[in-house]
Amino acid sequence: MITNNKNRGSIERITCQKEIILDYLKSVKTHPSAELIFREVRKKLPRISQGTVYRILNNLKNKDKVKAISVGGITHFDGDVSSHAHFICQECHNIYDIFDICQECQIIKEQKLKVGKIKNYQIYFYGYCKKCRAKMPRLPKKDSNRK
Amino acid sequence: MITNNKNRGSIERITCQKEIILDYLKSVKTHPSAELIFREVRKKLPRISQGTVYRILNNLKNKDKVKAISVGGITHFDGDVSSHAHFICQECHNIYDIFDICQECQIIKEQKLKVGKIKNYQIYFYGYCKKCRAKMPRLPKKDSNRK
DNA sequence: TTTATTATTAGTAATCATTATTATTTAAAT
DNA sequence: ATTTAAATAATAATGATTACTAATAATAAA
Repeated sequence: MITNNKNRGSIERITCQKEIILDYLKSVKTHPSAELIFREVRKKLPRISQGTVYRILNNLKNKDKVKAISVGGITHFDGDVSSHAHFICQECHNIYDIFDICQECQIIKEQKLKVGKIKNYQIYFYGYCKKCRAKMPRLPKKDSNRK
Repeated sequence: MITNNKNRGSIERITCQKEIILDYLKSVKTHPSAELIFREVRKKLPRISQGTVYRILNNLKNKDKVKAISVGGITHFDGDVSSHAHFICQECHNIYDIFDICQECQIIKEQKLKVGKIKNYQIYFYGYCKKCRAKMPRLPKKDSNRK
Protein backbone atom coordinates (compact mmCIF):
# COMPACT_ATOMS: atom_id res chain seq x y z
CA MET A 1 0.00 0.00 0.00
CA ILE A 2 1.05 3.56 -0.65
CA THR A 3 2.46 5.61 2.21
CA ASN A 4 1.81 9.31 2.65
CA ASN A 5 5.37 9.91 3.86
CA LYS A 6 6.88 12.75 1.87
CA ASN A 7 10.42 11.45 2.36
CA ARG A 8 11.63 9.29 -0.49
CA GLY A 9 13.54 6.23 0.63
CA SER A 10 14.50 5.73 4.24
CA ILE A 11 12.77 7.42 7.14
CA GLU A 12 14.94 8.89 9.85
CA ARG A 13 14.12 7.74 13.34
CA ILE A 14 14.65 9.68 16.54
CA THR A 15 16.69 7.74 19.07
CA CYS A 16 18.11 8.74 22.42
CA GLN A 17 21.61 7.80 21.21
CA LYS A 18 21.46 10.56 18.59
CA GLU A 19 20.01 13.09 20.99
CA ILE A 20 22.50 12.40 23.77
CA ILE A 21 25.49 12.63 21.40
CA LEU A 22 24.31 15.91 19.89
CA ASP A 23 23.42 17.33 23.31
CA TYR A 24 26.86 16.43 24.59
CA LEU A 25 28.55 18.16 21.65
CA LYS A 26 26.39 21.25 22.06
CA SER A 27 27.13 21.40 25.79
CA VAL A 28 30.94 21.42 25.62
CA LYS A 29 33.23 24.20 24.46
CA THR A 30 36.00 21.73 23.69
CA HIS A 31 36.47 19.69 20.53
CA PRO A 32 36.32 16.04 21.61
CA SER A 33 37.39 13.09 19.49
CA ALA A 34 35.02 10.22 18.65
CA GLU A 35 36.81 8.13 21.26
CA LEU A 36 36.26 10.73 23.99
CA ILE A 37 32.64 11.24 22.95
CA PHE A 38 32.17 7.48 23.20
CA ARG A 39 33.61 7.43 26.74
CA GLU A 40 31.49 10.40 27.84
CA VAL A 41 28.24 9.23 26.28
CA ARG A 42 28.74 5.76 27.75
CA LYS A 43 28.28 7.33 31.20
CA LYS A 44 24.65 7.93 30.27
CA LEU A 45 24.22 4.99 27.90
CA PRO A 46 26.50 2.20 29.19
CA ARG A 47 25.58 -0.17 26.36
CA ILE A 48 26.28 2.16 23.43
CA SER A 49 28.87 0.85 20.99
CA GLN A 50 31.75 2.65 19.29
CA GLY A 51 30.32 1.91 15.86
CA THR A 52 27.10 3.70 16.79
CA VAL A 53 29.02 6.77 17.93
CA TYR A 54 31.03 6.88 14.70
CA ARG A 55 27.94 6.41 12.53
CA ILE A 56 25.90 9.05 14.34
CA LEU A 57 28.80 11.52 14.23
CA ASN A 58 29.15 10.97 10.48
CA ASN A 59 25.43 11.47 9.98
CA LEU A 60 25.45 14.67 12.04
CA LYS A 61 28.42 15.89 10.01
CA ASN A 62 26.71 15.11 6.71
CA LYS A 63 23.64 17.02 7.87
CA ASP A 64 25.81 19.98 8.96
CA LYS A 65 24.71 19.60 12.58
CA VAL A 66 28.35 19.33 13.68
CA LYS A 67 31.74 20.10 12.17
CA ALA A 68 34.66 17.70 11.93
CA ILE A 69 38.20 18.90 12.68
CA SER A 70 41.13 16.71 11.68
CA VAL A 71 44.15 16.94 13.98
CA GLY A 72 47.08 14.60 13.50
CA GLY A 73 45.01 11.88 11.90
CA ILE A 74 42.29 12.00 14.56
CA THR A 75 38.90 13.51 13.87
CA HIS A 76 37.55 15.89 16.49
CA PHE A 77 34.01 17.24 16.53
CA ASP A 78 32.61 20.71 17.08
CA GLY A 79 29.00 21.31 18.07
CA ASP A 80 29.36 24.95 17.07
CA VAL A 81 28.71 25.09 13.33
CA SER A 82 29.01 28.87 13.08
CA SER A 83 31.74 30.27 10.82
CA HIS A 84 35.01 30.13 12.66
CA ALA A 85 38.57 28.89 12.32
CA HIS A 86 40.74 26.87 14.70
CA PHE A 87 44.15 27.30 16.23
CA ILE A 88 45.86 24.01 17.06
CA CYS A 89 48.70 24.06 19.57
CA GLN A 90 51.55 21.86 18.38
CA GLU A 91 52.59 21.22 21.97
CA CYS A 92 49.43 20.49 23.98
CA HIS A 93 47.25 19.76 20.89
CA ASN A 94 44.45 21.88 22.29
CA ILE A 95 42.06 23.31 19.73
CA TYR A 96 41.13 26.97 20.19
CA ASP A 97 38.26 28.72 18.44
CA ILE A 98 39.13 31.70 16.27
CA PHE A 99 36.19 33.91 15.43
CA ASP A 100 36.25 37.14 13.42
CA ILE A 101 38.25 35.91 10.48
CA CYS A 102 35.83 34.75 7.84
CA GLN A 103 34.10 38.06 7.25
CA GLU A 104 37.43 39.53 6.17
CA CYS A 105 38.14 37.26 3.26
CA GLN A 106 36.41 38.23 0.04
CA ILE A 107 36.73 34.68 -1.34
CA ILE A 108 34.96 33.18 1.65
CA LYS A 109 32.23 35.80 1.47
CA GLU A 110 31.66 35.23 -2.23
CA GLN A 111 31.90 31.42 -1.94
CA LYS A 112 33.03 31.27 -5.57
CA LEU A 113 36.23 30.01 -7.13
CA LYS A 114 37.24 29.34 -10.74
CA VAL A 115 37.43 25.65 -10.01
CA GLY A 116 34.03 25.38 -8.35
CA LYS A 117 31.58 26.75 -5.81
CA ILE A 118 32.57 26.60 -2.15
CA LYS A 119 30.13 24.49 -0.14
CA ASN A 120 32.22 24.41 2.99
CA TYR A 121 35.65 25.28 4.28
CA GLN A 122 38.10 24.60 7.09
CA ILE A 123 40.82 26.91 8.32
CA TYR A 124 43.53 25.59 10.62
CA PHE A 125 46.22 27.70 12.23
CA TYR A 126 49.18 25.94 13.80
CA GLY A 127 51.60 27.21 16.42
CA TYR A 128 52.35 27.13 20.12
CA CYS A 129 49.68 28.58 22.36
CA LYS A 130 50.58 31.16 24.97
CA LYS A 131 50.18 28.69 27.83
CA CYS A 132 52.69 26.29 26.30
CA ARG A 133 55.00 29.11 25.26
CA ALA A 134 55.18 30.25 28.88
CA LYS A 135 56.31 26.79 29.95
CA MET A 136 59.03 26.50 27.29
CA PRO A 137 62.56 27.54 28.26
CA ARG A 138 63.52 27.56 24.54
CA LEU A 139 61.72 26.88 21.34
CA PRO A 140 61.47 23.17 20.58
CA LYS A 141 63.66 21.61 17.91
CA LYS A 142 62.22 21.74 14.42
CA ASP A 143 62.51 18.09 13.47
CA SER A 144 61.22 16.29 16.50
CA ASN A 145 60.26 13.28 14.33
CA ARG A 146 56.91 13.27 16.06
CA LYS A 147 53.64 13.69 14.36
CA MET B 1 87.37 13.56 20.57
CA ILE B 2 85.65 16.84 19.78
CA THR B 3 84.04 17.23 16.39
CA ASN B 4 84.03 20.44 14.40
CA ASN B 5 80.53 19.75 13.20
CA LYS B 6 78.37 22.77 13.87
CA ASN B 7 75.24 20.67 14.09
CA ARG B 8 74.38 19.64 17.60
CA GLY B 9 73.21 16.09 17.92
CA SER B 10 72.58 13.96 14.90
CA ILE B 11 74.15 14.56 11.50
CA GLU B 12 71.88 14.39 8.51
CA ARG B 13 73.06 12.16 5.71
CA ILE B 14 72.32 12.65 2.04
CA THR B 15 70.72 9.57 0.53
CA CYS B 16 69.25 8.97 -2.90
CA GLN B 17 65.95 7.92 -1.28
CA LYS B 18 65.48 11.43 0.10
CA GLU B 19 66.50 13.10 -3.13
CA ILE B 20 64.27 10.96 -5.33
CA ILE B 21 61.22 11.49 -3.10
CA LEU B 22 61.70 15.25 -2.98
CA ASP B 23 62.42 15.43 -6.73
CA TYR B 24 59.25 13.49 -7.43
CA LEU B 25 57.16 15.82 -5.27
CA LYS B 26 58.68 18.90 -6.92
CA SER B 27 58.05 17.48 -10.38
CA VAL B 28 54.32 16.83 -10.06
CA LYS B 29 51.49 19.34 -9.94
CA THR B 30 49.22 16.87 -8.18
CA HIS B 31 49.06 16.12 -4.47
CA PRO B 32 49.95 12.44 -4.11
CA SER B 33 49.41 10.34 -0.99
CA ALA B 34 52.25 8.52 0.77
CA GLU B 35 50.99 5.30 -0.82
CA LEU B 36 51.13 6.75 -4.34
CA ILE B 37 54.54 8.29 -3.70
CA PHE B 38 55.73 4.88 -2.55
CA ARG B 39 54.45 3.23 -5.74
CA GLU B 40 55.99 5.90 -7.97
CA VAL B 41 59.36 6.05 -6.23
CA ARG B 42 59.58 2.26 -6.27
CA LYS B 43 59.83 2.45 -10.06
CA LYS B 44 63.25 4.04 -9.57
CA LEU B 45 64.14 2.33 -6.28
CA PRO B 46 62.48 -1.10 -6.32
CA ARG B 47 63.77 -2.02 -2.86
CA ILE B 48 62.52 1.08 -0.99
CA SER B 49 60.14 0.34 1.87
CA GLN B 50 56.93 2.05 2.89
CA GLY B 51 58.37 2.96 6.28
CA THR B 52 61.21 4.83 4.61
CA VAL B 53 58.78 6.81 2.48
CA TYR B 54 56.67 7.73 5.50
CA ARG B 55 59.70 8.72 7.57
CA ILE B 56 61.27 10.82 4.80
CA LEU B 57 57.96 12.56 4.10
CA ASN B 58 57.60 13.39 7.79
CA ASN B 59 61.14 14.76 7.90
CA LEU B 60 60.56 16.87 4.79
CA LYS B 61 57.35 18.18 6.33
CA ASN B 62 59.07 19.05 9.61
CA LYS B 63 61.75 20.94 7.70
CA ASP B 64 59.08 22.77 5.68
CA LYS B 65 60.33 21.27 2.41
CA VAL B 66 56.86 19.91 1.66
CA LYS B 67 53.32 20.52 2.92
CA ALA B 68 50.92 17.88 4.17
CA ILE B 69 47.26 18.02 3.16
CA SER B 70 44.77 15.86 5.03
CA VAL B 71 41.83 14.64 2.94
CA GLY B 72 39.38 12.12 4.33
CA GLY B 73 41.84 10.62 6.77
CA ILE B 74 44.60 10.26 4.15
CA THR B 75 47.63 12.54 4.11
CA HIS B 76 48.59 13.98 0.75
CA PHE B 77 51.81 15.88 0.05
CA ASP B 78 52.51 19.07 -1.82
CA GLY B 79 55.99 19.94 -3.13
CA ASP B 80 54.90 23.55 -3.53
CA VAL B 81 55.37 25.20 -0.12
CA SER B 82 54.34 28.66 -1.27
CA SER B 83 51.31 30.23 0.43
CA HIS B 84 48.20 28.79 -1.10
CA ALA B 85 44.95 27.10 -0.20
CA HIS B 86 43.29 23.98 -1.59
CA PHE B 87 39.92 23.16 -3.08
CA ILE B 88 38.90 19.54 -2.56
CA CYS B 89 36.22 18.10 -4.81
CA GLN B 90 33.77 16.00 -2.81
CA GLU B 91 33.02 13.88 -5.88
CA CYS B 92 36.36 13.08 -7.58
CA HIS B 93 38.49 13.99 -4.52
CA ASN B 94 40.90 15.94 -6.69
CA ILE B 95 42.86 18.63 -4.90
CA TYR B 96 43.10 21.96 -6.71
CA ASP B 97 45.52 24.76 -5.84
CA ILE B 98 44.01 28.11 -4.90
CA PHE B 99 46.44 31.00 -5.03
CA ASP B 100 45.65 34.65 -4.33
CA ILE B 101 43.83 34.24 -1.08
CA CYS B 102 46.34 34.60 1.69
CA GLN B 103 47.41 38.15 0.94
CA GLU B 104 43.84 39.28 1.52
CA CYS B 105 43.46 38.15 5.09
CA GLN B 106 44.86 40.52 7.66
CA ILE B 107 45.20 37.75 10.25
CA ILE B 108 47.30 35.61 7.92
CA LYS B 109 49.48 38.57 7.03
CA GLU B 110 50.05 39.51 10.66
CA GLN B 111 50.51 35.90 11.82
CA LYS B 112 49.28 36.90 15.27
CA LEU B 113 46.33 35.77 17.32
CA LYS B 114 45.34 36.29 20.95
CA VAL B 115 45.88 32.62 21.66
CA GLY B 116 49.33 32.39 20.07
CA LYS B 117 51.57 33.15 17.11
CA ILE B 118 50.74 31.47 13.81
CA LYS B 119 53.61 29.29 12.61
CA ASN B 120 51.67 27.66 9.84
CA TYR B 121 48.19 27.33 8.46
CA GLN B 122 46.02 25.22 6.19
CA ILE B 123 42.93 26.35 4.31
CA TYR B 124 40.62 23.78 2.76
CA PHE B 125 37.66 24.59 0.56
CA TYR B 126 35.15 21.85 -0.17
CA GLY B 127 32.64 21.57 -2.97
CA TYR B 128 32.06 19.99 -6.36
CA CYS B 129 34.50 20.99 -9.05
CA LYS B 130 33.23 22.20 -12.43
CA LYS B 131 34.22 18.97 -14.16
CA CYS B 132 32.14 16.89 -11.77
CA ARG B 133 29.31 19.40 -11.75
CA ALA B 134 29.04 19.06 -15.54
CA LYS B 135 28.64 15.30 -15.20
CA MET B 136 25.92 15.51 -12.53
CA PRO B 137 22.29 15.40 -13.68
CA ARG B 138 21.20 16.62 -10.23
CA LEU B 139 22.96 17.48 -7.02
CA PRO B 140 23.81 14.43 -4.95
CA LYS B 141 21.88 13.66 -1.78
CA LYS B 142 23.22 15.33 1.33
CA ASP B 143 23.54 12.32 3.60
CA SER B 144 25.12 9.72 1.37
CA ASN B 145 26.57 7.95 4.43
CA ARG B 146 29.97 7.89 2.68
CA LYS B 147 33.07 9.48 3.96
C1' DT C 1 -3.74 -1.94 21.27
C1' DT C 2 -1.51 -5.30 18.64
C1' DT C 3 1.19 -6.54 14.84
C1' DA C 4 4.30 -5.74 11.10
C1' DT C 5 8.04 -3.38 9.12
C1' DT C 6 12.51 -1.79 8.85
C1' DA C 7 15.79 1.77 10.56
C1' DT C 8 18.95 1.55 14.16
C1' DT C 9 21.82 -0.51 17.42
C1' DA C 10 25.36 -3.61 20.04
C1' DG C 11 28.88 -6.48 19.59
C1' DT C 12 32.46 -8.00 17.10
C1' DA C 13 35.57 -8.66 13.28
C1' DA C 14 38.00 -6.62 9.58
C1' DT C 15 40.41 -2.86 7.25
C1' DC C 16 43.88 0.19 6.28
C1' DA C 17 46.91 4.15 6.93
C1' DT C 18 50.56 4.92 9.74
C1' DT C 19 54.15 3.90 13.28
C1' DA C 20 57.44 0.97 15.82
C1' DT C 21 61.02 -2.42 15.83
C1' DT C 22 65.24 -4.47 14.57
C1' DA C 23 68.87 -6.34 12.00
C1' DT C 24 71.42 -4.69 8.14
C1' DT C 25 73.39 -1.33 5.16
C1' DT C 26 75.89 2.67 4.03
C1' DA C 27 77.34 7.77 4.17
C1' DA C 28 80.72 10.19 6.06
C1' DA C 29 84.15 11.10 9.70
C1' DT C 30 88.61 9.54 11.39
C1' DA D 1 90.86 1.40 5.11
C1' DT D 2 88.39 1.41 9.42
C1' DT D 3 85.03 3.03 12.38
C1' DT D 4 80.47 4.67 13.82
C1' DA D 5 76.05 5.83 13.92
C1' DA D 6 72.39 7.56 10.67
C1' DA D 7 69.41 5.59 7.44
C1' DT D 8 67.23 1.75 5.37
C1' DA D 9 64.41 -2.68 4.35
C1' DA D 10 61.49 -5.86 6.01
C1' DT D 11 58.22 -6.90 9.04
C1' DA D 12 55.16 -6.62 12.97
C1' DA D 13 52.21 -3.81 15.67
C1' DT D 14 49.04 -0.06 16.50
C1' DG D 15 44.93 2.37 16.46
C1' DA D 16 41.28 4.95 14.34
C1' DT D 17 37.62 3.89 11.56
C1' DT D 18 34.46 0.87 8.91
C1' DA D 19 31.90 -3.39 7.80
C1' DC D 20 29.01 -7.01 9.17
C1' DT D 21 25.18 -9.33 11.38
C1' DA D 22 21.85 -10.71 14.59
C1' DA D 23 18.99 -8.40 17.87
C1' DT D 24 16.37 -4.33 19.19
C1' DA D 25 13.10 -0.74 19.04
C1' DA D 26 10.75 3.33 16.66
C1' DT D 27 7.17 4.11 13.64
C1' DA D 28 3.27 2.70 10.52
C1' DA D 29 -0.54 -0.13 9.53
C1' DA D 30 -4.26 -3.08 10.96
